[in-house]
Amino acid sequence: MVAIEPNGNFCSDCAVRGAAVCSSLDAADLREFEHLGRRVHFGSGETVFSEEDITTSFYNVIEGVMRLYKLLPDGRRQIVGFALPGDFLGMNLSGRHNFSADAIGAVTVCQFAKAPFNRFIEDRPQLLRRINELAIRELSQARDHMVLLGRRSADEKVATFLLGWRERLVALKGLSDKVPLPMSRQDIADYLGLTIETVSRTFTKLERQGVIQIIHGGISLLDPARVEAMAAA
Amino acid sequence: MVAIEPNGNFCSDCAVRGAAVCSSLDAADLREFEHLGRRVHFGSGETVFSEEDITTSFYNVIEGVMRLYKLLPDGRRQIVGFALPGDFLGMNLSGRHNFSADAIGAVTVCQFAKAPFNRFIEDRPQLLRRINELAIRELSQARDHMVLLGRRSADEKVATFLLGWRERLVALKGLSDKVPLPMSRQDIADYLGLTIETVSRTFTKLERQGVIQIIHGGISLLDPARVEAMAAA
DNA sequence: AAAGCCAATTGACTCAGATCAAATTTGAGT
DNA sequence: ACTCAAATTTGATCTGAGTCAATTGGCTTT
Repeated sequence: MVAIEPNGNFCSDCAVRGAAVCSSLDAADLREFEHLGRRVHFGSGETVFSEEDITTSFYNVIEGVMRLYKLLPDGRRQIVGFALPGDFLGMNLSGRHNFSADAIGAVTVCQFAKAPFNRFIEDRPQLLRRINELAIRELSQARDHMVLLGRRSADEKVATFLLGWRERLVALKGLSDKVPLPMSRQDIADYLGLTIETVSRTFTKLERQGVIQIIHGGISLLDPARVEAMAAA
Repeated sequence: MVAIEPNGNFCSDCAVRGAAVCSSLDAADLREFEHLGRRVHFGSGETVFSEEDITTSFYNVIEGVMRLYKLLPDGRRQIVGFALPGDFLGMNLSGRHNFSADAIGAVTVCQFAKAPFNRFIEDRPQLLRRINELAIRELSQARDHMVLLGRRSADEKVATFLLGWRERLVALKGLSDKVPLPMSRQDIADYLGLTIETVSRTFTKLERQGVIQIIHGGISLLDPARVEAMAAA
C-alpha cells in the first residue's frame, strides 16, 4: 500500500469525477473536499480493509477492480460484489466494515478519514443525497444477486454474470465484444455460489457452442443474443 | 385494500413511532408530516405494489408482515426479505419498484405519496439521514443473505433463518421461545433458495432431534444453542 | 360430521452440481 | 528457453437437494 500525497489539482483531473460521490459537489465544495481525500495505491491481492475492522476511512475507487467478500468461519467465501471505478465503499452503521475488500490487480482509491468526511457531509445534503442514491442502487443490485444465487441454474448464473459484467464495463469504457475478466475463476465461482470446476466447465461448454471464445485475461462474446437467451432462462 | 383517513393524532399514537423513518422528526415536523401519510389496511395475500410498477408512493409498515419478492419470467420466485413494522419500503432510483410486496396476514401501512414526500425531505436532511441509515442497514442484511444463499447448506439455511427471524421478533415484542412463523413453508423455501419439501424435511429433522417443536403457526425453540451450532457450521 | 380444499409432510427416485483426482496450461523468476 | 508453482481444465464419481407422487392434517363450508 502506497500513499500518494494530495496535489494541487487532484479532483479536477480525476478520472471518476463524474460518476463518483463527488459529482454532487460544486466547484467551491470540491476544492474543500479535495483536502479530505488522499490517493492510495494497492498492489494485486492487497487487502484494503477487512470485515470486522473498525471503520476509519471511506473509499472511492479511482482505478482498478476490487473483490468484496464475506467469509464463513470454516473458510467458505461469498463474494458480494466487485467494485469498479466510481464505487464508494465503507458505509456502515456498526462502525465496523461488514465485508472485506481486496485489490484484483493494481488499484487506486481516494481515501477519506471517516470523521472529517462525516463532518463535511453534515452541511452538504446534496452529498448525502448522492450517497443515498449509491446505496439504493447497490441495494437493488444486491436483490438481483439474491435472485441469481437462490433461484438460477449454473448456466444461467454464468451467462448472467458475463452480461452483467460486460454491462458495467460498457458504462466505463464503451462497448466491446471483448470482455476482460481480471478476477480468477475462483472469484467468479465465489461470486456465483458455484465451484471453480463448474465455472470452468460452463465456460468450456459455452466456447464449444460457439457462443464465447476464451481469450487471455477474459472472453470474447461471439453471440451475445444466445448468452442473453441462456441468462433469461 | 381499505384506506383509513388520517385523523387528528395519528403519528403521536403510532406503534412504530420510535423505530420508523419518522423517529428523526421533531414534534413540529411530525405534525406536518402527519398530513402526508394515510393509513391503509391490506388483507392477507393482497399485493401492496408490484415489481416494475411506477412508484407513486412510499410505505412505512405499521403492523403485520409482508413478503418482498422478485419473480423470474418462468415463475421461479426469490423472496428478498420480509418486512416488519418500522420498515420503510419503496425507495428506488428508476422510478419503478424493483420488487413486489404483499401482505402475509393483515397489514397496516402508512402510505406517502411520492412527490410530497420528496418535497418534505428536501429541507429535512435529518430525515434523509434516517432513510440512508435504513438503506445501509438493509444493504448489510442483503449481503448476509447472499452468503446464506450462495454458500450455506439447507440445514444451515433453515437454522440461520429461525434464529434471524426470532431476533427480529425479539426486537419488536421481546424475547420468547415461541417463534411465530406467519409465512408459509413455500415462503420460507423461496426466501432460503430451497424447495418446500426440503424446508419441511429440515423442520421435521430438527423436531426429531428435539431441537425445536413444530406448533400451530410457528415453532418453539427447545434448544437455541444447538440451532446456533447448526447455523454457524 | 362429512366433504372439499389447500398446506404440509413423507417417501422413492433422479440429477445438477459438488467432490476428488489428474492432467494441462499459464506465468513469474532465473 | 527452463523450472516451478499456481491456476485452470478435464474426467470420474458421489451426494445433497430437487422432482415426482402420494398421504396426511387442518380448516372451512355445508
